[in-house]
Amino acid sequence: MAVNRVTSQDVADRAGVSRTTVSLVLNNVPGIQISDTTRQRVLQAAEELNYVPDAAAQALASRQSQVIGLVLIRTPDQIASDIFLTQTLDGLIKSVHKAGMRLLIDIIDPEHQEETYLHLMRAKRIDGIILSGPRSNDESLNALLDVDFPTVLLGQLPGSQFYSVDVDNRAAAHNAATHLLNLGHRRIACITNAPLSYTAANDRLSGYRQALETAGVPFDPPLVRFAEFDPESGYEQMNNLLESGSDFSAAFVASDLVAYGAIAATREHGLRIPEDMALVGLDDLPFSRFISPPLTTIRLPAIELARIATDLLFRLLQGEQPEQKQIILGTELVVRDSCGAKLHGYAPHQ
Amino acid sequence: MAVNRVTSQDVADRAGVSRTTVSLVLNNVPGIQISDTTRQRVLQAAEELNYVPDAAAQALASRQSQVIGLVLIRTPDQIASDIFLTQTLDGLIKSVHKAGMRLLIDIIDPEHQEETYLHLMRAKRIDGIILSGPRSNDESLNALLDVDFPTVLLGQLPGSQFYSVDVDNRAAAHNAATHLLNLGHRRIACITNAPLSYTAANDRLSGYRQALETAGVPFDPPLVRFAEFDPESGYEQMNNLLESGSDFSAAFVASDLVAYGAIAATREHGLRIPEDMALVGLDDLPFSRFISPPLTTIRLPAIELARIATDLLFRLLQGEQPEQKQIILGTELVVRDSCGAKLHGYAPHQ
DNA sequence: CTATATTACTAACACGCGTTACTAACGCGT
DNA sequence: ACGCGTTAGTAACGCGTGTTAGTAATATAG
Repeated sequence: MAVNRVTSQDVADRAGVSRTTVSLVLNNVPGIQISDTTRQRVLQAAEELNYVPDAAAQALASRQSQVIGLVLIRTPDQIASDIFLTQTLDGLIKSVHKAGMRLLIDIIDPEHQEETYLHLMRAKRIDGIILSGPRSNDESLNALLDVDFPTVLLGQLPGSQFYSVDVDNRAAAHNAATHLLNLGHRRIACITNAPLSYTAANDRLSGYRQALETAGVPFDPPLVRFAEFDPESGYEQMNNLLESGSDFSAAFVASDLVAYGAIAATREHGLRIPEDMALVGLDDLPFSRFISPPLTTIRLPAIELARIATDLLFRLLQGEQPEQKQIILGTELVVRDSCGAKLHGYAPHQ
Repeated sequence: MAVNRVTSQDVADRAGVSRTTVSLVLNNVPGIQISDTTRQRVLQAAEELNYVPDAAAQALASRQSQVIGLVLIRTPDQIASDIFLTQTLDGLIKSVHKAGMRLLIDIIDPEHQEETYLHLMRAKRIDGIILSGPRSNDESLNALLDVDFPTVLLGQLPGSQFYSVDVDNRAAAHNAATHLLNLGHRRIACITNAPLSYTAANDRLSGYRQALETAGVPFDPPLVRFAEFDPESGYEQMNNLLESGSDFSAAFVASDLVAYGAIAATREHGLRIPEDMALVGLDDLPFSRFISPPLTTIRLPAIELARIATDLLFRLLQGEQPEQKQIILGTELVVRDSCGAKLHGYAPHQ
């Protein structure tokens, strides 16, 4: 029973109607009158034949692919340990399913072929796009704006006309650093989550600086190091920091993943966490509460972020034009053991 | 310059040839003679107009969507912390890109709507499918076999006719348990990675049993607990185990992620790792070497797995019929600190 | 110089569906 | 009987491409 091409014509034949009628019934075209009996006959015929419309033909005729694209702009190394991605995917797929659409995923290396997503658009393979990790120096982005292609950024592009959804990175970092300041620390190092060309990294660093400033603590550039997404880089940068001879009693690490590496490095230097070195991360990855010591961090609403982005995109697809272009979600401090707050009897929660 | 539908007709007009010629040139149809000058003319026209073929029209005409589907059969809870997924994705997308194709991703809940992937197939939205986490009680799978749809399983389905790529779970677990046995442990608990309805979980448990048997150590059912993919469940099961009063000095945890939770629970019971409790995981996730203590585990070639699966699928798509239907990849013990080997001066490596 | 093969292309159909414009039948009031 | 609105349905075109069968021009063979 292999090659069993069931077309709408087959359904029409079986129901004794025209192909047009089949299309009208199955698509539930509004404002069209079809008698209930034939309607039922068509539905039953389709059911019996196990009819599934050809996606390509539908797309060609209707000019809608019913697919949205998730484009991740990452270097290959980042992707393998990007748990944030799985959370995004989780939220995304649920929303996409709810809308009866599909998700095409693509990962592109920022160094090469920056325009693959333009291809997806031009080939009309996707109806809309969710772009994660947009870079400000990516000129292909303008092409999206030019043709008014439904686009939602996951992340920010300051000053651009794109719709975007992001967390308040600055506030999150500010929160983390302030927490350490409140615990009495004055020499607080900072390890970024990524190079500063990433706006998120930049914002987090600036939130950290701002917190110091507010507290009247001088910003000391040698206490800042730049990691690159993964634990390895965190491990290196913390080693680097500890061996630099700088004096500091705490560190804000702008990514949980990077913090894992930093913790390992700190341990290897014979320092106890939090007694000798207080640490605060940022992300609240699913395992951050299980590592040792449980990591104090800032929780990002990852899944919600994806949900909101998708829902926003769907509104764009339906022709709406939401006036709020940039949506910024709040974050939340999660106090665990790595910051030492519990030792001081401060915020003895969770 | 918004709606700029560039069709092959436009290219043909500009190059002064027929649409057919354009198609022949652009698709590099073999065995067809086109003079070099017109060929260049067509290519240049296409370039100048920035022509990108309509994917839907191509798919309709050629009966190939140039898209392969990655279908993950998971419960929603699993997905958010599934780092293995990101590694899979990494390997997958690279291979897919190399073949000039795209990847459609879908996550389906094993409880509901098991047949969404059949929809993808019937709608001809995808040319082939990579199915991760196949369940033996999924009857929809037969439909794939019936129509001979290009399919590769990521995981195993014993006794089925599917092409599949998997790691040798039994051997991996055997290896892990044997390592603990060699270190002198005789009372070794086991926390599975998942319920036994998952063949991988079943295989791992049986590898563990087999290792005990080989060593002449009796299998003690009360020492076995069943986790469910995430650290939370590992935390619970280890607590459960420790509070059961059972006597054991080591545990094989059949998933690194689950092991993270188990470590936390062990710590909270005031036990030192590895001195009071030796632990070995399985997966070698990217951060397992950074947690504390660095986790001794079994490395699975995740990215390679995905690569091989994709390459196998491409061979199927090209009509080949590789005779080896089941590919099993080997694993490797990675000795770190959690097992205590280094304390004993055993395998003082890495 | 004619018959045939080769080269370089094109006309026309097919893919399966959405959709517009149109028709046939019917009811209803006058 | 006629006109008119409404209901129920259909014929036919278009979406943009791949591909087969065919043609005109040129080269080759006899």
